[in-house]
Amino acid sequence: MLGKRPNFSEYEPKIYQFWEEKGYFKPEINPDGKPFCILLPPPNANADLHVGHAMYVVEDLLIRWHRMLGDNTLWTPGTDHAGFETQYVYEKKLSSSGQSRFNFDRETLYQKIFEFVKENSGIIQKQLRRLGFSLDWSRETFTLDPKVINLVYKTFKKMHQDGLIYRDNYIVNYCPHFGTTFADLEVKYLEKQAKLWFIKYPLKARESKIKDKWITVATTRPETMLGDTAVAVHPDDERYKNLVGQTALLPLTNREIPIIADEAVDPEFGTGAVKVTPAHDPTDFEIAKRHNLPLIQVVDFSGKLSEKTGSYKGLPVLEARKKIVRDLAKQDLIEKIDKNYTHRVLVSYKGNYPIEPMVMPNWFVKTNEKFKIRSKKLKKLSNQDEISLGEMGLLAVKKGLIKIIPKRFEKQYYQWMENIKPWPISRQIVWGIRIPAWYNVMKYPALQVAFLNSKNGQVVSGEIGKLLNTYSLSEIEKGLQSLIAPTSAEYIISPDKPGENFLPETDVFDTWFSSGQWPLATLNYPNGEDFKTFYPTSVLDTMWDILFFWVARMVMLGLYLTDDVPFKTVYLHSMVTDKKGAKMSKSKGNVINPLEVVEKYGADALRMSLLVGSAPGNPVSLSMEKVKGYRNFVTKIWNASRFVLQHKTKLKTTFKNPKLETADKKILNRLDQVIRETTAALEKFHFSSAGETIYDFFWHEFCDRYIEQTKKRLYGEDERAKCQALSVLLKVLIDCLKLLHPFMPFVTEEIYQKFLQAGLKGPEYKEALMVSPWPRTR
RNA sequence: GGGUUCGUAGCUCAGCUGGCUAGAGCGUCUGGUUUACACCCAGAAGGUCGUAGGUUCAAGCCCUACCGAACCCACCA
Repeated sequence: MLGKRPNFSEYEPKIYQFWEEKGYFKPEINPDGKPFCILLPPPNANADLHVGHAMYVVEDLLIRWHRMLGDNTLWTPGTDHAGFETQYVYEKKLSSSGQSRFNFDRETLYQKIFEFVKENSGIIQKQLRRLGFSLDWSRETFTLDPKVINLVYKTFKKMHQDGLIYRDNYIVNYCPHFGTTFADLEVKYLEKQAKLWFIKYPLKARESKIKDKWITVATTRPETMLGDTAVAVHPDDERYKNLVGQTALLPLTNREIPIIADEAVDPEFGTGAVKVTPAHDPTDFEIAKRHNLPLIQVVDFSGKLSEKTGSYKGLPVLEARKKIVRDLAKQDLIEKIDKNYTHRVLVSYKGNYPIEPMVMPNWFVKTNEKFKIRSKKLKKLSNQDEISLGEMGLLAVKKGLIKIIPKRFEKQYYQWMENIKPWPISRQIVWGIRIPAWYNVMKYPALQVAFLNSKNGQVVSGEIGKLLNTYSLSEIEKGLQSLIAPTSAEYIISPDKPGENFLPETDVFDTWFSSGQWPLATLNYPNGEDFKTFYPTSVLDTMWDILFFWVARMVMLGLYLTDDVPFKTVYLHSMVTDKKGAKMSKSKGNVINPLEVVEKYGADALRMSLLVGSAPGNPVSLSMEKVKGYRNFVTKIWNASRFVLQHKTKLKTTFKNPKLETADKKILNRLDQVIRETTAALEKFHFSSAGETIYDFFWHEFCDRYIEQTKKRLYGEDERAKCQALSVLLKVLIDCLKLLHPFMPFVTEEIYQKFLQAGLKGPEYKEALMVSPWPRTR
């Protein structure tokens, strides 16, 4: 017999265990059905789940529904190594014990982070189970599993053979504090009061027509001027038209630099003339590319002035700034200083450390250059013989192979794909999949390496050719921390060391390069049974913030490798916000921990709260009041079921084909309507309205009205009438439990099991609600 | 600067290709209820759908402008 209130904290874990032991999460449960597959976006393995992860309930909803429809259904779990994010979290742990990553060689550090991440993954698993997610745990994948690494290596090799991989010097967001580069996503701007210096660059007088003695540039970073290789003005700027093509003399060095015209210059700002420092400014880097200007690195990787700066060498950036300004002032080359200038300083998103733009060798994928198409399928898609990765991704959505919900995100997707730039895929960190390239140290004695000397624990760095006089190659290789090879250096691509005199590339792949192959890796491309059965997958569900970084990459890499899209529908679920619609963040203190909610109100209530009132691409606000409301609904379901069960057990005899009263007919008709409406809404991905429809019907029609209507008969003496009412009650109740099951799997299953125990029998009743067929209309 | 979204009851939001008297939850108010459930039931109040125009037989929904809010992308020497 059921108690007055559902004891969810007792039955929820118990029910989950029951399902798992029965093997219901595996596709083998309906092997003959048509395939339906979703891959859970792998959560970062470096932290517990937050309430946003609970939004993956839309996937469980779809999966459970399709399983009940009889589909061959697969939902795979996994975790992501999350490159820099994880290394950052781990380094914070290290620093709390007075250590840093420089205390370890790569291998040791990697192992330590690996252990940390494995521990966390276990917590994540428990959390996902607690939410009731019907994931096939036997297929769990981690993005650093050997099968993923192997695939990534193969893909890299294939892309290299197709000419899609290259190395180039590229201006990156380098953080001297962390000693690594950051992606544009990983840096942010901070507003700061700064000075704007107006510096006079003397002109080299050649033509008598030109009266000006100098050209004045405005800058916030005078210390980088030693790396200037031009002065630029806007091509339409009348003030400087006669100076374009002339030569200026760089103060302090008297180096000759050209005056050029470039669209990137804003004539409104400062003097309309800008110093061009290609090695330390992204815009200038682009200008330099367009005008073929040389690069001079004046700040080194430790944040000090380099050997190319003469007497300023070795000075930290801020000190160098002071000295240079002083020296300029002595020569009367400072026109004025704007002291109240507000500008935005680039800092790392973790820790707010200043970013120093630097030019470094990096690995790239050519996303915007065409290559030859081999597959007929792709030729048909594009109507051409050559295509770029970006175009492939664009066409897949434009031609309807992939549908994005909500549709407005398709426009954003197009914009991004149409403006796609080469994709830098290398990161200077340890935590990740190492780029499988090797350099011959005998051929390139100038390779820059840093390694941990195991004898004294000190880091030694320098050119490999010189270091080899003191240390053995194996010693260096063992303690290797970083290696920088010039872009001209030849390399061999191989997972294993190709010969005796080789040192490995130390950069690792951008996380998105490996997670971009997630559908292939999890399904065991190219020969796995899962791949053959489930690729392309049915739905990819994620939040909209990683549409470009992840979804677009999966589309491109999926098409490139398999000639087919990795999924047919992209559903962009809600961002979970607080009661007032504000983003949740630790600093605001409005973060909701999903497990706390589950403890207090049950997983079913949380699930329903996230599903109802949410629309794709829109935020969903979550409050305890809302969850409480759905906890009340769980109780309502419980008590309605308790009522039906009580009367069922009291019934002494049964009658075949009882006659129906008007109320019975009415509720059965409404049930049919509700089944149709709910199903139609689910087909259209309208989860909220599906949930509301069934909620409303169950509570206000079935409970408030129909159950009351049956009381006369149930408390009367006529056994036949009792039986009649009860058969309808049972029919409506069980169908409602089925309709509700994808939303609230625990309470519905628990009740169903109680009915089975109380003697519910018949060929239509399966051993679990979870594997019962979806209700059909009469 | 380019783009997107939102503005509907006191609060949080639904309202899908325009079509019955604009809905829900929470909150408020009135009343009820001993036998499924107070985590309940019956009922009520509360809306010129941001503003102003336009299209239409018909507009919360489509178009234009404006006001207010949020977000994304780019740039800020």
